[in-house]
Amino acid sequence: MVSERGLEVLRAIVQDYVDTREPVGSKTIVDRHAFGVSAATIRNDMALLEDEELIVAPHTSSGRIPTDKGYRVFVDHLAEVRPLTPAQRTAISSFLEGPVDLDDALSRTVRALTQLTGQVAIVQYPSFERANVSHVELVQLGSGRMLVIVVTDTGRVSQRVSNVQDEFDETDLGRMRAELSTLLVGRSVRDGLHRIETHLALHDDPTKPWDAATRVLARAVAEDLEEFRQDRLVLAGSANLAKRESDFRGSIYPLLEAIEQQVTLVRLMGEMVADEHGLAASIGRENEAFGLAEASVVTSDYDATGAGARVGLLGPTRMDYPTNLAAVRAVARYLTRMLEEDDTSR
Amino acid sequence: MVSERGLEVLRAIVQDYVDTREPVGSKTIVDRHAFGVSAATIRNDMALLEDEELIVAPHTSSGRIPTDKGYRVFVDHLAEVRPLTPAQRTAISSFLEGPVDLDDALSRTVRALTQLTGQVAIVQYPSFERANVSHVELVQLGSGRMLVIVVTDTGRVSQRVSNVQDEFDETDLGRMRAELSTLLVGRSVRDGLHRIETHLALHDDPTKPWDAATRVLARAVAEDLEEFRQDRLVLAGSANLAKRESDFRGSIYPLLEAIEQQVTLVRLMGEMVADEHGLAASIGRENEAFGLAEASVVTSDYDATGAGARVGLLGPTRMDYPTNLAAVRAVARYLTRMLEEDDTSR
DNA sequence: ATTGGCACTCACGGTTGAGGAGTGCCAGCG
DNA sequence: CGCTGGCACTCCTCAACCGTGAGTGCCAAT
Repeated sequence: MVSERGLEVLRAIVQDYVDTREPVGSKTIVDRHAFGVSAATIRNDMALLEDEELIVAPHTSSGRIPTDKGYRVFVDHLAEVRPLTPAQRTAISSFLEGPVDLDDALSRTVRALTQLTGQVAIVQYPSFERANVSHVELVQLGSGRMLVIVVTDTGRVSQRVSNVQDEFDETDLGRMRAELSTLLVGRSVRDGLHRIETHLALHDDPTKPWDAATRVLARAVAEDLEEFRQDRLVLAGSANLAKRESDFRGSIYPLLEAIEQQVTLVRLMGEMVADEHGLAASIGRENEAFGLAEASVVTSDYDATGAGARVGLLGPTRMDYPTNLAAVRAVARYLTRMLEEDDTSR
Repeated sequence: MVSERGLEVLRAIVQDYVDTREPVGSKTIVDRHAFGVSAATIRNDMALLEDEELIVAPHTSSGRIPTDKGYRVFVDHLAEVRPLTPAQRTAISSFLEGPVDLDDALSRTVRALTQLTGQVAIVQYPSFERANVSHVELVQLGSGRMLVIVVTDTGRVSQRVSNVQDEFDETDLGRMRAELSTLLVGRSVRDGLHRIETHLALHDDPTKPWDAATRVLARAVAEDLEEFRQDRLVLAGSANLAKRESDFRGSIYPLLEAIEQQVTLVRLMGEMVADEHGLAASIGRENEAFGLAEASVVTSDYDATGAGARVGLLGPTRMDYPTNLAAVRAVARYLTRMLEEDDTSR
């Protein structure tokens, strides 16, 4: 069993290792931390910690480094989330000043977060699960092209140019618009897709010209909805991976791959379980199933009122968890507040 | 002066070096290429090439590698663009089947290109320089929010949610829409921005309610136009950089940075000078001003009919130029054809 | 339970030396 | 004059070696 002091030793090891990138030995610990006991005693504790697989020695007669399990214990029991400095707070709020547009708000958020932490920052769009269609709009572009726009009540906009091969007068256009609107507005994205499908199956009579066109447009709308369905991410700071490359034993290829594909990250962030403060961390091997065994992700939920989602950071397993958890928490709070202010005007 | 055979030797060195990643010596050349002369003769040629700074020896008694200047001569005089295999052609066309939407077309193109070459693929949006505003649309979202949409005749769509703090009836809405449309439709993006500015300066009377709203909307439209102004890129395959990391002496950080910022790449691609076939290459140190001294970019112009732009590849200086040039050329042609087919329906 | 002492392990850095790839140069040859 | 074989030379690469020092595990003493 690991003693109370043993856990303190673990904390010291994690802190020093994150700090110096060097395996930390018993001597270093008594030097840098005021334990009031001798190096030999620390050594005994370290042997215990090693038995519990919380730390490991890269080779005989070298200092110890935390295992993934060790980081986990550190994050769960030992790390107090470090509050941000005033300077950091003002930095965030200066980043997030002013935007109304959801796209704008999220892209600023992600930049603030990467700038604050030097890690790869990730912001999820508000979950499609709770998004309802609030508007469907058709804009005729000429030459038989139609711009099809769908808006959800979470503020997401998706648009698509569709080729209907025909021109329409205001009456027809209004009809099609009304038809699609009654079909979708107020419905969830999932429902909407389903209703379009059944609608297409029912109205399979291509004789009336606008009916054929409506079918084409319905398909375009379905594609728009499909886009909402895949929870999209906004990312920033991927270049930072190159800086921290030595922190990843292998290549950073799988990380860049995950960043580019996004879907892996969406699933990973979706499966993480947040604590009572909305914070979550997934460490090293815990991400093995996603091909990211050498990386960690910390997230914080935002927008607790309605269709929430997460902001997160992706970085090496050896990251500064207290600081990064604080950063995602702070940014998530700012973002929540910003979206709530918006809500009052809705 | 470098002899005819000397240039052949240069070609052999470039080819072998790209192939093997090893400095190539005189012996290797006579083995792998049928020059019909002895190694000593090749050595004499190589000494000449070294005098011309076309090749260089990493250290005494090692083989030679091409200098950037050497690659330049190779690309300009020695590389015949290698035609694609039928398999590659079908791969491209299967990638590019069907899309009408410009966004769709470009994102498929970029994926085709990265899949084909294993490099970072870049596609520029059709140049804003020749883009004219074709539509301005206002969609009321409720709660004082307005979706402002601007479309250009090159097919680009930009949208933005603006907060007008008010509801409007159809008449007012039509008035504002008409006002903005007459101001912008048919004008270039640059003109449009200018006209909005002067318009804002003239109508500075905040007493009439819709006039205040129009001003807010005009600002939103201006932001939309601003977005067109920055020639945006579509990118894919940045993870490939990690695979080829050893090809870059230093870090891949500046490359990832350029990819994330985009603006560097836009300028770089803008400054490249294409040959009579629309192909261009920028090699190694030639990119020093952009912080990419160890990278090369090859591009091909597309859409020669109207608002053209470029598709390109970003990779290590030591890349397979013949194949990559062939790839960008082929993909550019497909893309041009696709957009032209589209034009006929306009 | 804690500690000082001590023998032991092993990564790290520098040195040395053999091997080998490749060069530059030169004299000879067609 | 261009080409060739020969040869001495350079210097990178690799492996072996070794001293140093950090850090450990263990133990007897407190």
